[in-house]
Amino acid sequence: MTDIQKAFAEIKRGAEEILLEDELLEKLKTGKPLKIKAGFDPTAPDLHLGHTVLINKLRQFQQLGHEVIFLIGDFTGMIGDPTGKNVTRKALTQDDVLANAQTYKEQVFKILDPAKTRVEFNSTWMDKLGAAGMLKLAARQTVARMMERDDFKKRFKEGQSIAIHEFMYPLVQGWDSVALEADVELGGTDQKFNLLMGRELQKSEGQRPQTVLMMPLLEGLDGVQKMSKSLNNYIGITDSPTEMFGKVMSISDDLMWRYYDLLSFKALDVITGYKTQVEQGANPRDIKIELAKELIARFHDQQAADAAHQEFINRFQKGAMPDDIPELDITVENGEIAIGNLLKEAGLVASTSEAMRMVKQGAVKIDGAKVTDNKLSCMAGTTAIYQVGKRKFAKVSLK
RNA sequence: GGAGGGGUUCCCGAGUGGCCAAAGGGAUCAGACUGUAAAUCUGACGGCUCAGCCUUCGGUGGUUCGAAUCCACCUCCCUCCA
Repeated sequence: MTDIQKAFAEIKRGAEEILLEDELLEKLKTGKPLKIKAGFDPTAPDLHLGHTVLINKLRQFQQLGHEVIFLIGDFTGMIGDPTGKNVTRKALTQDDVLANAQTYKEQVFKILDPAKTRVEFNSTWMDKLGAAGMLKLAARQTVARMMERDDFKKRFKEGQSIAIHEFMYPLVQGWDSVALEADVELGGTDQKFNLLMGRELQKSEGQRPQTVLMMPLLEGLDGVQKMSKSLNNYIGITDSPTEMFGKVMSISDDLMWRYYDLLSFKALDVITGYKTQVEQGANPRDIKIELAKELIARFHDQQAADAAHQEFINRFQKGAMPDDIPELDITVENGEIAIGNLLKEAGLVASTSEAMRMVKQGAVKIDGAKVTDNKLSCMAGTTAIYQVGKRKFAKVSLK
């Protein structure tokens, strides 16, 4: 394999679709650094691993010596990408946009090399375009073409409103490619329409159309739905090491391979090696631990990764108590308190009913001893470690 | 503005007068098992002073021995027409 072919294979890794593949190969063969564009709405500054799939791909290009342009869509952010979720999104203020953009950068530079990343704001050229320019831009496309976009089509069919300015979103995103003379644009599969718009506009400006590279949307912890904050199936890149470790360990063995493909920086042949090992009887758990540690090292550091691993061994393989048990005092009246109320007060269960169930299921322990009597009373003046299930602990002093 | 359809326990979704704290699925939690917080199996899954009691099916008020189920009004959502 030549270097270019090798680079091409890495670029294709995990990619859902490349339009057009041959074209990209041609561009790579010129040996010149390509301009790689990826745009980000400055609306959601808390990134999770799903967002990093795309950023990881940018990193790859960066390492191959190409010029990565991290485009912050501060202008488009004021429109809001018309996903149809909230029929018409509320526009962000300039201040919001800038504050979010800043947070964005801080998080993204845990993956990208800041020195090699060109950060642009699309308001730079959009502000100069002016009303006449906007009209000219709008004249480039027809309503019929716009209605080919899935969510517009769907919303129209379902009788939901579509504001006129929402049509501008794809046009502006495409115009960004013209302004930047992008060679490649990365985006999620849900961005296909917008990405192709860039090609069309570039063509009409006499530029060589950008290659479009679409990355899949990462499945969340459940392995089915896409990772998102609202579904609470995400791993945030600001999650604590312990949390990250636990969440990674909780994904299914199947999903693990998907995460390796899209999230790991390990080379393809290393991952293939892992698969072979598992087929030959290795415990997939150990491979999963590797992934957890790699991710923690990336977003925290190696030491944190090792510590999280160690805690995992202690807690789940040796059954030891965690060392960060929350301590609290509970004031009791009449000198004693029923176990159900105690667990509820301590925040270990949501209700006394749940406490009763937990006791019946043998999930409650006091100082490691299983509780069997759901009417147990605990005396004031005592201190003990109460445990519900394997993960919830509290050291409670009764006053 | 007119016509029709619908709001059920975290989510989806059964249920058209008693056998309904309400099917089924999902999510979640627990137990077992496994050198995984994986997979699998089992169970739980409104609240409480918990082997008993209390409160739920958009809201209010009725009918009835008895209502998620029937009636009236209100409210919110959707579809079609203008």
